[in-house]
Amino acid sequence: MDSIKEQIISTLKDVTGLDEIRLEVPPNPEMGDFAFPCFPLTKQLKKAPTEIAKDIQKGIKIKNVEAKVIGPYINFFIDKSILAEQIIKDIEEKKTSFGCKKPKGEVVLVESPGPNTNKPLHLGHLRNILLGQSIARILKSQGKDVKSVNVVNDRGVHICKSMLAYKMFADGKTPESENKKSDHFVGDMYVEYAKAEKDNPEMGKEIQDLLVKWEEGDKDTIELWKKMNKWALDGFQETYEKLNFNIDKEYLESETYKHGKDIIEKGLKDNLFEKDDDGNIVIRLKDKNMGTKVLLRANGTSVYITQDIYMAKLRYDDYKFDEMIYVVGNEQDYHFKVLFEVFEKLKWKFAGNCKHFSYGMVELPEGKMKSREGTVVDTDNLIDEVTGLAREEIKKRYDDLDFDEEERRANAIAMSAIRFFILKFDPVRNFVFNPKESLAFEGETGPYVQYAYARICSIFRKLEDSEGLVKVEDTNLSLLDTESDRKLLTSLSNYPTILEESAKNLKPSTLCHYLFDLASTFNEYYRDISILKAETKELRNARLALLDATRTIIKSGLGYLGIDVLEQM
RNA sequence: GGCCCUGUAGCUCAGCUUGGAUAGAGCGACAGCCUUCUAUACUUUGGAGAAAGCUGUAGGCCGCGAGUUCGAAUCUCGUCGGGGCCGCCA
Repeated sequence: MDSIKEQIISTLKDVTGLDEIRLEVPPNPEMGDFAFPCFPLTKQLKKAPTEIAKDIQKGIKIKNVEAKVIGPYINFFIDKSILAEQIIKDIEEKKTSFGCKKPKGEVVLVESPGPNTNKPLHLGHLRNILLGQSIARILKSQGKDVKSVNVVNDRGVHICKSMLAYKMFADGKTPESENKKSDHFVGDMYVEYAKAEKDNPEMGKEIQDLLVKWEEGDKDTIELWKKMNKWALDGFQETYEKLNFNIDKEYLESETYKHGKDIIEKGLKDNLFEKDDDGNIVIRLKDKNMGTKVLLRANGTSVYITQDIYMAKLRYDDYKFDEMIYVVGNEQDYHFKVLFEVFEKLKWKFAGNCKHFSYGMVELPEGKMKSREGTVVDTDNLIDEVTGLAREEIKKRYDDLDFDEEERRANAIAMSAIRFFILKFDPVRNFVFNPKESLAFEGETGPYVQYAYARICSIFRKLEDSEGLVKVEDTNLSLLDTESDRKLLTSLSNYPTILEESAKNLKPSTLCHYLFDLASTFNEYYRDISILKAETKELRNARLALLDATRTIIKSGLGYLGIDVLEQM
């Protein structure tokens, strides 16, 4: 396919004398595979674009390609059998790694999701995890060596709140005694605190005292902190496992929060930073419209960005990464702009290779989620709820499935619905999570794409005389010459480009939309073309080869989104 | 006050990086299709009826106003609406 495209381009270069040719894909398949618009030539040739098109067309002769003039465009039609031949064989050979690039040894770190250990993971974290996880997979397909890192905010005021509430109200209860998932238990304490503080504002003072005790290493306080942190982290781990999320390395804030001072102080000596009137060390970025930001307090204690500066260096020492991607919500846009400016000032090697993968907030129909008030959609509950709905759907269709199989399917379908729903939005957008409307299994959803896969599998199951099947290289793929065939083939051939774009723009949503489109193209094919009842066995085999390639791509694409396929739904 | 994101069908969103041929989906509404490779299934030729399926119809000054261009949803400037950020909080 590419080689033919390149032939077209080089021929056009010769004929037009232009250095660069940009081919377009026509709006509908009847107009060919590629098109060359003649508008840009009107000025220099002083002729109407339709005239120019006719002149150029005369000079074009490419094997297996027909050039037609349609108005101001030259449209190229690639011989269908060539198209089918190239794509299907390529997919057959590479399987789900079709579209992947060779590893180049470039190391990319993806940081996600950075939880606080005072409450369970909510919908915002879920979006973070799913985005981070799928972009990591997509980048791997482009040959990057991706490592997943996490930073755990396991110290500070927020943790002390859960701790204080535990001391005051828990009365010896534990997650085990209450039969509660351990991170939820900790989260409940946090909500308890917020409730209590409303009536007793003086509790704020106690929090500060507790924080000081913690920093001084008070034995009881540290013990409680360790206990509650473990509850939180164990709970997170359980959720990560449900999401099939593996972290290569976790950095704990409690171990790093005191570092970074020396870097800032050295920067001050080197005149990269300066002192403000109060004695704080700051970076001034007025020239970049970013104002002034404190990097180290006058009393020598660190602020959040101090830790982030240190953390970056630590990670660079650990991984010597070529690129670092921070998956963090868009409320931190400013923070990261400043952070990267600091890297530049320090002239760190990786300064230009850090990206903030910024994403929008998830809101509820009633407004923003607030964990203090308990108005959050919890990740674990959401997964359970959707799995329940999926189970109902399965029960409607089958009443004789054994329990394990039913669970396996319900789980795969539920996760596909959740993942696809969250990932199909452009990451920069905020979206409103409306439970009733969001958890559908029809339309532009994960299950719709899964269903296309299952339908193809069903055809192969019904194939009784499989001995009539031949290997792809012995299949006469030139028989795939209908409009339906072409549409499906074109869609398949676009897959590598989609992966590339998805990776370049950090947009799993591009892949979602493509997969929906591919599944929909297949469903049209399924309606219009009968496969098992094809006129000849040869034709049947060719169509089967096409569908096999289609299901391979669906499986591959869903894989990057973290969605499992099912042979039967 | 400064900065960032965003405004496309009743609702939810693609498309904008790289300007081009009638602006695309999903949901919802209305009208249909098919029984095949999918669940159930009564009956007299026939009919009923089923989809994580398909088709059609209605629905758009692409927020508004200028500019650049042969050509703007796409680029530039302005303007209005929505969200966010600019703490010695993390």
